[in-house]
Amino acid sequence: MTEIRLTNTRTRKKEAFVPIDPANVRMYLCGPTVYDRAHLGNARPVVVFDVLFRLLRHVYGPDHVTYVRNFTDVDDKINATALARKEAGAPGTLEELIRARTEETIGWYHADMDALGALRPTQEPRATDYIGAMISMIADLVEKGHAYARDGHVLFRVRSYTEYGALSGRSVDDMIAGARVEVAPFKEDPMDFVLWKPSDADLPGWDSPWGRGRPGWHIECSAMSHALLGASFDIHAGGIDLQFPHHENEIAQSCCAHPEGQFARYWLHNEMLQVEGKKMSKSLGNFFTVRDLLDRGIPGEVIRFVFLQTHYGKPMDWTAEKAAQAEATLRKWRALGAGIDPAPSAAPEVIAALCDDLNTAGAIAALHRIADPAVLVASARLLGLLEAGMGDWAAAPEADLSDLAAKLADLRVKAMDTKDFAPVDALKSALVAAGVEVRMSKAGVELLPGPNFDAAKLEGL
RNA sequence: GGCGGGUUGGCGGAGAGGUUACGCAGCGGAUUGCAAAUCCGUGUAGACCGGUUCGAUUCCGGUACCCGCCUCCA
Repeated sequence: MTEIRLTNTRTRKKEAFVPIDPANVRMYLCGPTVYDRAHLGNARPVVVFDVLFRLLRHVYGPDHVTYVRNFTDVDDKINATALARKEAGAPGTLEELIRARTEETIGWYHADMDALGALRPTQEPRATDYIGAMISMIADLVEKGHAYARDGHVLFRVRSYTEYGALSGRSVDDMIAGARVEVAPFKEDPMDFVLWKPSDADLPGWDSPWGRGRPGWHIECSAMSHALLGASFDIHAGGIDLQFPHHENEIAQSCCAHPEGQFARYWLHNEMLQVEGKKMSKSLGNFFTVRDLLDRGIPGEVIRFVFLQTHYGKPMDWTAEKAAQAEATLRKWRALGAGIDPAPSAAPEVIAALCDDLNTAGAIAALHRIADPAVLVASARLLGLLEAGMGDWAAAPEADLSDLAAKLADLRVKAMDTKDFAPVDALKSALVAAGVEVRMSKAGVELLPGPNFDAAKLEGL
């Protein structure tokens, strides 16, 4: 059995990956809050852990991996959008408008992530479908003394979980010293976080033992991962910015509610995507969406390639230059592999690189060294590149240039005699300006439409 | 203030305690009427200062700078 090694944030070490049950390897990735188009930063964990999903399927078999990625469809930004639509006169109840907004956003998300070549997870639970499970879990935490109700809120009692802070390497006292926590009168301790909060008439809400309200953000991942993957599962992944407080809180909730389980055994965190050296973030306002790039003509496969050129554990700067280089490389490889059946298996160097903590940059380096196109295609596909369904963008434009080729050849033959090459060069320049690649050799003239081919510029030649 | 990550040749970016990373660009050559494409060849890299070692860019310690988390965020 191929050994996969992964950097486990929980232990801060690169460890051999040993699944609880090789017949059902289980992975959970924190998914998007569906209030708007996914920005480019949202796409990094999707692509990175898609490669992990593919690798796990390769090693354990396609039917032996369960990959869960949630949709957070309870969120104040969604509520705000729906409320704004309602106030603008949109028909339907607030709940219906919220549903419509999240349905719309999920559709966008799927389209955008599909364009990046990400496989759909095995399951994509929506938070609103698990409210009952969350309420039960919260009630259980209250029962066990790990949570308390105050004024319609339910709060997790951080001091009741001695391991709190282990994942992110901080202590409760240090964090309080940092004094960046929301102080609220109903909290026993400033670090306590919300499991349930009351909803007024303008907000979506569900009936609960604590009145009509809605869940806090962290509880959904604990409830859904437990429902779909059990009290112990293999991998929990997400962006490094979720390490604290989101994942810390998930661990606290899950381990206190299900002390019989271990929750997630391997924690994987990807570093942030940057743009011009800064993190892409909503508060900085420097973010753009995946759709923005796709609309600008940058193929999803190119975005994917750029992502995978940097190890997931390092910050990655998005630049136009990288995209251009990636596009050139992919064009070359696609031309090389056109019409070729992939080899039965990927190159061992590529598999070895991926098994070494998902070294996608190393894997791409190995791809450059593969001489056999069939092996190249098979190996690239393990990374989700050179897939059959993604390559239309790289196909040469259809054009019949045989008349022009004949004309150029004729001019050239004449020029050989007269030694006046000006007419040949004039036609050649015009062709190049129209995006045609001109190849002249002793054997003859060949014209190939290139990436920037523009048939309109050929008129009159 | 607390916690964490980073710093490699013109650019991007890996691995390995001692031998060419790789890609792109550049340069030289083959080829071409000239080019393009292709092929061949080509790099004075490892932030700084110490330490361990026969030997460190690779391990350890410190310094500087950059970045992230601690607040919605992937």
